[in-house]
Amino acid sequence: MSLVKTRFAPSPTGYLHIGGARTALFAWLYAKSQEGECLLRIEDTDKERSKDEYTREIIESFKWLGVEFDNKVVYQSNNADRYKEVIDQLLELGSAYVCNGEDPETDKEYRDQNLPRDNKTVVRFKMPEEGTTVYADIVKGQIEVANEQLDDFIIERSDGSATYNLCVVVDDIDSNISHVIRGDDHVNNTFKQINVFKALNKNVPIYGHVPMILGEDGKRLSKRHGALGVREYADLGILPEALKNYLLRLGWSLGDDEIFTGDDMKKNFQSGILNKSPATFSMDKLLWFNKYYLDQMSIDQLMKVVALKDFDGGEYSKTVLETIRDRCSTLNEFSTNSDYFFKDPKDYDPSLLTKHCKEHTFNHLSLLKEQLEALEIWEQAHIKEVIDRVVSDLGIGFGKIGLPLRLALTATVNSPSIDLVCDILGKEITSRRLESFLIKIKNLKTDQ
RNA sequence: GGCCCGUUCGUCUAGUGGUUAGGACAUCUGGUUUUCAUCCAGGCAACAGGAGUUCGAUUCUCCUACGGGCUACCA
Repeated sequence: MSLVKTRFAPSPTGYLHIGGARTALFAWLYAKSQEGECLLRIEDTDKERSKDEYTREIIESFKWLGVEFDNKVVYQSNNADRYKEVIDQLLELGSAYVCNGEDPETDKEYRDQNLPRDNKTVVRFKMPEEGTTVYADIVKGQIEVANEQLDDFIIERSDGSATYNLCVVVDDIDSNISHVIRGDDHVNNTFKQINVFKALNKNVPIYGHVPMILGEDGKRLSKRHGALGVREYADLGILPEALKNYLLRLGWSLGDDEIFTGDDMKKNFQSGILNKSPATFSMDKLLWFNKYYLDQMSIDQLMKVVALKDFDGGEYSKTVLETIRDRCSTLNEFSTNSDYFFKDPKDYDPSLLTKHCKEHTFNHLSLLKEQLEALEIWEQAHIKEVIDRVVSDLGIGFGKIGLPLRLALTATVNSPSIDLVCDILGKEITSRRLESFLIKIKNLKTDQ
């Protein structure tokens, strides 16, 4: 049985965006699910637009995602001589010809003229003029086009460099690529490439063209169209396994299943179905996956991925993590939602202050503070008792005092149970924050 | 314009020549909750349109509409 070998071939003219990442994921899974190999090939023949920093970024992004390519990274810029060799060969075979690089129709007159090559001429590939070019696409099914639709495309520029459609074929031959899994923006190139393989008398690989991803506005997702780089999702606090799972489900499915871990993917990829139509990206669903994977983690695992200096692995930080994890669906939210457990609030939102601090709030809170400070055993249940007692003694609703208390301690009105927060914070800190909050709202009152 | 490809709830999708067309996200309504979130229960919601083929089409064929791609000495 021959080895399944695929490749992902980005051009380093920008960061790796999620569309590319998904295409790569499919190419990689296709190979990995059959114990094959997948190569990374950097198509950097466009010297103007290619940048090393993008190459590094792309490699980093895959590392983060957990897509591991086999063998060494191939750089097309290293293969110029080889391309030249193949172009010469094509010329010798009579499958290509030198011409002036005008439009394809007028250039066609040079098909059999054997024009000398110089620094003004280009080389075109001789496309068959009759019949059709057909191939069976793994995802799209049989696709065919009449050869008369196909132009004699340029394979060598006037500066002597080879163009994309030639390089791809040469590299795919040289790396023994068995299956070309790529974006469906390449279907039309496929007809050109197939004919080059044939002219060279080489086996044509099997093709599979995966549909593009559309942005949330339904337009194509691209580097210039708000596509977010893989890196940016990482910065947003998305877990790599969540992004991977989401990207997989965008266009691929296996019955009603949603969750696929790395191993599940490899195991089941072949039995699933790849859709033919483009899919629209949904941040909401990505976040749902993210939350799911976050929920699966133990506290110790969470501690590692959250990776904030406050979460040092100590008992206190474990408790904090445990109490806030439900309200976090990205890594970044662990930071914003835990802030007040580590630092006294500095500023309060003025609109929250005016909303929750009314005429009697100062007195109510002062009373509560006294009662809390008198508490012997600082535990959630006892704290709750005190709050309940004050509420009923005062004959007010819980919100009248609970919300200001929450604001005082956390500077927000969304937090875990306030008695729990008091418990975790400890008596001293609770009392301290209450004290400075009281001063603040006292002044607030005199200002008015 | 030419060529290629596509079209099931708002979104990702399952599925079949005869189904109450299934699931997930979002949304809505309840429940839990001292707030927010989580969680639980339930609801709304789709076969693009038109012709055929057929006893019967969401499913097969054709046309139209719409969407996407390609049409470079970019990749």
